[in-house]
Amino acid sequence: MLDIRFIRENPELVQENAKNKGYDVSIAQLLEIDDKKKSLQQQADELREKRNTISSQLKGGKPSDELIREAKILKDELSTVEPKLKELEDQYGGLMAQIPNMMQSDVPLGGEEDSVEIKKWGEQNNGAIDHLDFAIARDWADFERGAKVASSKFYFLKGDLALLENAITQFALDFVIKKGFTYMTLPHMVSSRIAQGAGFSPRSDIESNEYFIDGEDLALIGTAEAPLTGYHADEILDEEQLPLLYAGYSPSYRKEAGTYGKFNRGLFRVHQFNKLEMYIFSLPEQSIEMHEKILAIEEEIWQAIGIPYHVINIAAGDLGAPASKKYDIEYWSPVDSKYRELTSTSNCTDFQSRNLNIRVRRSSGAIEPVHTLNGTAVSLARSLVAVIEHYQNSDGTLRVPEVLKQYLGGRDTL
RNA sequence: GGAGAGAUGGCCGAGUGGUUGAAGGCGCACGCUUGGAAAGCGUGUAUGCGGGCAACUGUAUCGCAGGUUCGAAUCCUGUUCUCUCCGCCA
Repeated sequence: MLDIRFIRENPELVQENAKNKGYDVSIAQLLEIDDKKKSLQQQADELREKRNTISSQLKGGKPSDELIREAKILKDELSTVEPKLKELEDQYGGLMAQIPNMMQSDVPLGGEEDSVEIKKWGEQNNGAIDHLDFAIARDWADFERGAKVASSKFYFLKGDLALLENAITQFALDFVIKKGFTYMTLPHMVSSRIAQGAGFSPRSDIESNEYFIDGEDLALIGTAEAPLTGYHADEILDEEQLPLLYAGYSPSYRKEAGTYGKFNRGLFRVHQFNKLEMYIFSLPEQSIEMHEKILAIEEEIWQAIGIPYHVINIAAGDLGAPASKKYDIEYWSPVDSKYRELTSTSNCTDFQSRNLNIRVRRSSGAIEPVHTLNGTAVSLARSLVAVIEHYQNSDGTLRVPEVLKQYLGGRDTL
């Protein structure tokens, strides 16, 4: 959530920002509730003050019927004010939760098609066999049996393709560890508080992309970002500790309702895929630099593997609530002759940390929310699509990217 | 899953109805001391919200939610989590 003081001081900015992100919220309504809440709070505080005064008079001395009578009247008055206050606080909280994070000034306005290419690497070659056809021909992927044991968009990877997945994972893991990230495994489910604090939609949202556990306050994670955000919830970190660099590896579970069709075939969009995620808790003044750092690492990984890509600065309408700015790396698909999403990195500034109460104690003694950032190191199913499209031979074999050979026992062809 | 114990400030840890926002310790900050440091001594040191230029001030907060009471960290109920023992088990 945003800082209410910031909203009070900049209502037009916040309204404009929400509109540009495509969120239908009324800041005027929020401020109206906020005003009512404040004045009711004032009333309650005054009643409590009187009560506390009487109470301290009663404390030492003998019981006084007069004072107790007064106190009882105050108690009655409070019992009418407090429920109203509670109701306003709930409304206030509900509205606050709907207001998206502020964007950085260099985020392009508009929707998906308005994202701006800021960098390009490698050749835009054309012509290749579809990754699914290629994999099935080698008996490397089995979606039919995936559907049999689970449902559609679940799959088995077999043999060398499964080994290739491991190789890519291990390569990326070694890479980010060298960059100073601490590897961690993590819970594959999170409580609703953590999920929503990280910015994921609640169970009540039928559009939600998440799987919820029946009868439990738990959701399967759609990304390691969720548990990693929650890792330091309700903690006050020391300034010297920051930035904290974590790399979390986990499956990601996503409903992806209604996403079928040619461009979502095979491994490109599935209900479950493994992912190595970078996550940073930083000082506020570091976060822009950290965001560039994550992007640079993502680029280095894909350059090392040898997959052509471009980087786009995601437009406002596609940012989502928590992000202040987002870069996607899209690889060039020689099958579809277009760029397709491969990784994503967001600077969530203090949006998630306010939700989950993650703060830093500055050397000055001041306490303030930290900034949080996330970014994909490798997203496995999609990485396999990119590698198959770019390293296939016409005889149905697959060349192994140079940097992955050491993770495949030195083999250069699969 | 069953039984028991617990949850207090950045950390540890007192506190069973009334100046307790909370003893004491640690840590941290500043000062004194010192050639310098350590030790020692002194002072200070929670957060949210509101008011105030500020000094400061009102209120809330002792896992969470209710309840009893003029008044709750303290009593009652529910709940979550942690620990110990038992059961089950990769």
